[in-house]
Amino acid sequence: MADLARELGVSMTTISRALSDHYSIGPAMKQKVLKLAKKYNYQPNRLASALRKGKSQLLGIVVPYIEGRFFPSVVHGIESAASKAGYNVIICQSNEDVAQERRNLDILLSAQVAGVLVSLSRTTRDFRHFEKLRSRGLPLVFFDRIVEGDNVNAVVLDDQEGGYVATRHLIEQGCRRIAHIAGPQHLNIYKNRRQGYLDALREAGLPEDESLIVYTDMVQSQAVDAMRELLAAPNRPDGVFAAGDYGALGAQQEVQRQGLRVPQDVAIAGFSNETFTVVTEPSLTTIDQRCEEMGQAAVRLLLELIEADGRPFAPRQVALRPELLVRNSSVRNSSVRNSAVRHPEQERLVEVTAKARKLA
Amino acid sequence: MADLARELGVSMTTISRALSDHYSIGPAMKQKVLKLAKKYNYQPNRLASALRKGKSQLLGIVVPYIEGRFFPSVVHGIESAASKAGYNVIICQSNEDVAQERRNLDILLSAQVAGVLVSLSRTTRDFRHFEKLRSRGLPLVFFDRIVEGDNVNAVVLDDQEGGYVATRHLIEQGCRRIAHIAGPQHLNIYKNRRQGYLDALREAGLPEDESLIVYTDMVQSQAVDAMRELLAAPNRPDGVFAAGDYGALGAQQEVQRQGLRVPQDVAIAGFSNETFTVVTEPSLTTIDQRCEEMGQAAVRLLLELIEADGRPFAPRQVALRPELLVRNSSVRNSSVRNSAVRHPEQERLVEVTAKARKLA
DNA sequence: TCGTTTGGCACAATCGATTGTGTAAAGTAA
DNA sequence: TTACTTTACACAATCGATTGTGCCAAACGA
Repeated sequence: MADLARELGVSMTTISRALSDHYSIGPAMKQKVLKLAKKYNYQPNRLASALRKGKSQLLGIVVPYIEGRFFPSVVHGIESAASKAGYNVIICQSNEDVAQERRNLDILLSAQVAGVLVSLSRTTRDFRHFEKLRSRGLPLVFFDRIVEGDNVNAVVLDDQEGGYVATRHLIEQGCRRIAHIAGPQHLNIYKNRRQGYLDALREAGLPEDESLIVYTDMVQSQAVDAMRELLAAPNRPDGVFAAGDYGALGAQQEVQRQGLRVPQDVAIAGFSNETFTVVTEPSLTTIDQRCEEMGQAAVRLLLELIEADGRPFAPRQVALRPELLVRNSSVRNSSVRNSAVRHPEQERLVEVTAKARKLA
Repeated sequence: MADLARELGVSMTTISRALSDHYSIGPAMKQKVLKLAKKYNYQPNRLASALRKGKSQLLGIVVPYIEGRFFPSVVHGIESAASKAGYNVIICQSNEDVAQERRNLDILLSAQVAGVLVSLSRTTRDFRHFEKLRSRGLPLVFFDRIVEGDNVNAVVLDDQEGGYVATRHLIEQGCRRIAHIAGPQHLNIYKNRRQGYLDALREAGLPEDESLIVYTDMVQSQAVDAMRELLAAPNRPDGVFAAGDYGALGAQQEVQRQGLRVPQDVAIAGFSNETFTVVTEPSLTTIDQRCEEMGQAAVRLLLELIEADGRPFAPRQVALRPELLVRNSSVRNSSVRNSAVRHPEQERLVEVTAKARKLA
């Protein structure tokens, strides 16, 4: 900047204001400055700018890890949305460790980020370290693994809706005895998916039969066992909603091993849209978790908070509507089949209602 | 810092030097400062520090995208290694677009990162934008998708070795007619995997038969077609090395559809260790790409460059040794089977030789 | 022509930490 | 006691950009 100022015989003030389009600089001077800046390929020093202004163009992300299908996709969504808004992201992994999570927050604080996006580590039971952010007025948004309560800003998937939609789909395909391969019920996501399943049964007037629900850790092998158990029962199910794709996969493999056909004898739906669900034979019907949209929604919320700049802001919880991906493992009447077409109305966010708040 | 200085009745100089363990500060004073800093929960402002010192504790990453199996894992490795060394990472996606890649570099420059890790976008043919980094003395390391030449620092997987190891494994399992489902040969990775395949054949004294090589875009459907073609030939193969797991998957499905057994009739090996390779029936033998190690190796190299601090540094290319994961799709004699046990010697980096340099 | 407005720009302080240089006090040797 | 070294700390400049305030001159109205 000093060079530019010297060359044009003006002060650095003028340069700075010309570049930031300040009203007190004449258009002629602005042109000259801009041209010279381009010529010299001037790169503003963001550090200096952020130091002086007290706000950087950086957002902090704290995730348990960057692996698997879910978090990378969310991060992808976050980075895209942030970058569009002129922000960059600095990523931290907590490795499912509260202590590391705390350290990450400190680091982000000292990096003077403009806001923080957090998905909680599995071991986080105490949330005091987030108060530090709050006390410094640093905007904070949780996603997926969130702090419960309605005084936080958060974005989650509406798992209950997901369980409901998947189950209703099976019902529409003619299933009347629908089993549920459930996950650990101390985890909200699995509890909610199960509730959605029950909702759909009730709505259709089908009986809620606990013998049709098998609880697993949602790994393939346990699902195989669960399915074997279900098929051994006198009145075997004609449909299965698994609360996770690994569950659905195990179920499908066992069904086929016993010589039954999917979906004709047993229709199957999973949850999560794991990569492998498109390569199985038949491909698995599943629920997409809108990972990217979750990231984008979280960034939108965070940017609102940043723009509010400390002014009172009513905390908001957003629940994303999951998307049913109908594939071959569940389609009996070959009528409707949307492979991956997204309905426009599913793109919008669902503002939290009493039901969605329960999720949080 | 000013608060601490006031409370202790010393200058900020003393505070700063006490915190950074400067020799000219007495141990007594250091203790006092440290204690007070802890008490007030003092967080240094990294921006100010970086501004003054001219170097931040940030590393920049530019990847085509953060999705799929590969890049997230590499990023995972990068973040872990960087964080251990006291650095944080700021992530940018080029979306396979050179213009975006250029913009990302500019942003990282203006963020005053200490170094940059890059995996090229697919559309990058012109590498002048990297010269800008060089001219500013900013350390730069490429990984996976790298700039060719021996005047760059880069970390890659030894794809040729991977092709060789996979093929040799099939030979050891008794295969004598081994087909190759190849990928687009204008991409180095596929070219090298094919070369490794040929190397293994030659070493074993098996004929190189072009009719056993089918070129595809490495998608499942084309692999199915390729396999059908191979099986229709008068002298069908008894083993298949696919240059990608989607190819292996398609091949396996077609083999099974024709009533043949995997691995007894046709043994199969893939490449990439995609998530689904463990859930297929049988599970797929494949080559792991050492994603995490690649990230770690890249960071190590970058840190060396940073520490060299402008002093002459001989550019180095590192080739990681791929790891063969033997699974059920290829094991005929049930003798050896290492599911995922890593041999210690595979952990080390292989410094580039003439062969590996060809890769780059 | 005089007074007033306003457009266009410079001065200088500031953000928070770092560092070369200066200096007083304490310690050491002769 | 004198001369010299070492220890321990303060002063003040600095990194690069931003911004409140102040000033000059041209333009304007009467």
